[in-house]
Amino acid sequence: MARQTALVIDDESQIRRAVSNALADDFAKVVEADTGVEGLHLAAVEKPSLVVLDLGLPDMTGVAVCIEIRKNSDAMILVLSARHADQEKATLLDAGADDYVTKPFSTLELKARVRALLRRANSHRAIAGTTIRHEGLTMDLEGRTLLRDGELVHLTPTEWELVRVLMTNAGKTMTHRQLFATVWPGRQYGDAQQYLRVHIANVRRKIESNALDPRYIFTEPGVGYRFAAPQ
Amino acid sequence: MARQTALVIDDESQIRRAVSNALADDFAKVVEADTGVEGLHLAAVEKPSLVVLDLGLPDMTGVAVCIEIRKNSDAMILVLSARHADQEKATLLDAGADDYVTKPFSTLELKARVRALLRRANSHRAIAGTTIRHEGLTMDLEGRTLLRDGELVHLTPTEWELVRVLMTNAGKTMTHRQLFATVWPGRQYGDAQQYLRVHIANVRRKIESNALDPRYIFTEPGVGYRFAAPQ
DNA sequence: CCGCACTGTACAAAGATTTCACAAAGGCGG
DNA sequence: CCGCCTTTGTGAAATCTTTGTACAGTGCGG
Repeated sequence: MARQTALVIDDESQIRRAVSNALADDFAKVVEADTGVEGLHLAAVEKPSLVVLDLGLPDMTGVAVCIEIRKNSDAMILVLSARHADQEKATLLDAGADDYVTKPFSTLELKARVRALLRRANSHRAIAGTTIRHEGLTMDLEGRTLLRDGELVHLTPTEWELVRVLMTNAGKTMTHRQLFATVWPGRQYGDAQQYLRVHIANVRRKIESNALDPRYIFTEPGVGYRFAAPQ
Repeated sequence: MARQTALVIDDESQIRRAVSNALADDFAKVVEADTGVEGLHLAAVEKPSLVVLDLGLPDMTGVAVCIEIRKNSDAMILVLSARHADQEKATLLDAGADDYVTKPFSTLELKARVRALLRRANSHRAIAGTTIRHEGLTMDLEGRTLLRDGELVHLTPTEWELVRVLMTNAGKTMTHRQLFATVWPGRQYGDAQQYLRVHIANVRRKIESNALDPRYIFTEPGVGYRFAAPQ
């Protein structure tokens, strides 16, 4: 795997150093910023493939930083936060963050999360445009077919869109809002969860052998759904 | 595999060189263009079998270049883009592009994609001109005949086109739009489904023994039709 | 004029989505 | 630990959309 740059944005020098240290093994270069503004500047200049962003910066909200970075970069964004309010988590993911770690965290956990993130970033690129596979499930995006253990599974248009979004973002939690926006484009958010719940249930009935112990589609309470799993 | 020519269209000399380099192994000749206009000229003169096209050229949109190239060439077109908006991707594929790689990409990935593309181009060509078989159905593309369990089945021109498209893409769901576009080229999409329904019904009457439990042509409600199963 | 293929209409059947009602699970304060 | 409250899962009815099919009209070449 090519050696890359990482960017750490945090106003506490102690945490900054700890994170940089943890990343040193996996990145050729780690740059640090202690404000949101400087972070955005470095993101533009250094073209990092990973950004570790602490919430509670003095000059900008975490959401604002995420949105700005996303405007001209598809770096993976990992958010650090003290609180673990579900509401906030969903908001950050909506703003373009890729994963979320609550403080306090161990160096080992951080490293594991980062590696999972990079693995995903790479496989995502390699896969785009053909077929996606996970355990017994094979999705052919071109042919619009889904095989479960070699058997063809029939999906309705809505179900197909749902599974497509979840599988193309395998491992990443998609918020209710994100799922709703791609499956019902140009529709008011309203009772999104109503719809999602019933369609997810229908999909699970078709692809999960045991709905109580799902192998593929996991629920992230208060946030959304995730296809397959790290951890 | 025959040695062929490739064309790289990109306004950044750095990327142009990187791509040319990656292609050098698989092509006898690689030519470069730094504008859309020059690219079209070279596409006409050099008759490349592969075109690598970067979006964001100074003089023309990517879509326009695709469409122009398609007018008098069946080269494989691979598009490079920084963004990875699905909307854009779909537009490009509609315009005649064959695959889509988002920047940044590795040389290895590019090579892999190019080879996959050429494999596809060749197998496609290898199929054209022979016969396609599935269970009791045999389609002779050259002789324009269809045999069902050894019996000759008569198809009208429209029906023939429909079956041809479905069989040459066996296992893949063809959308109403795709079918309509190949069977009624240069026609408004309008009431496509009306016509398709009628003609599909006519074809089924001729080749299916039981229309309620089809062996060959399957309906994907809300999407299109599929000939047989994948694999 | 006749036969053939395509175009267009109508309607019943099948399928998909939305909506509703309620059960199950999980968090939280007491 | 218990009950309350919010979120999630599930089954089924109601509604809307798409599909299959019969059939009549249109145009064209012989």
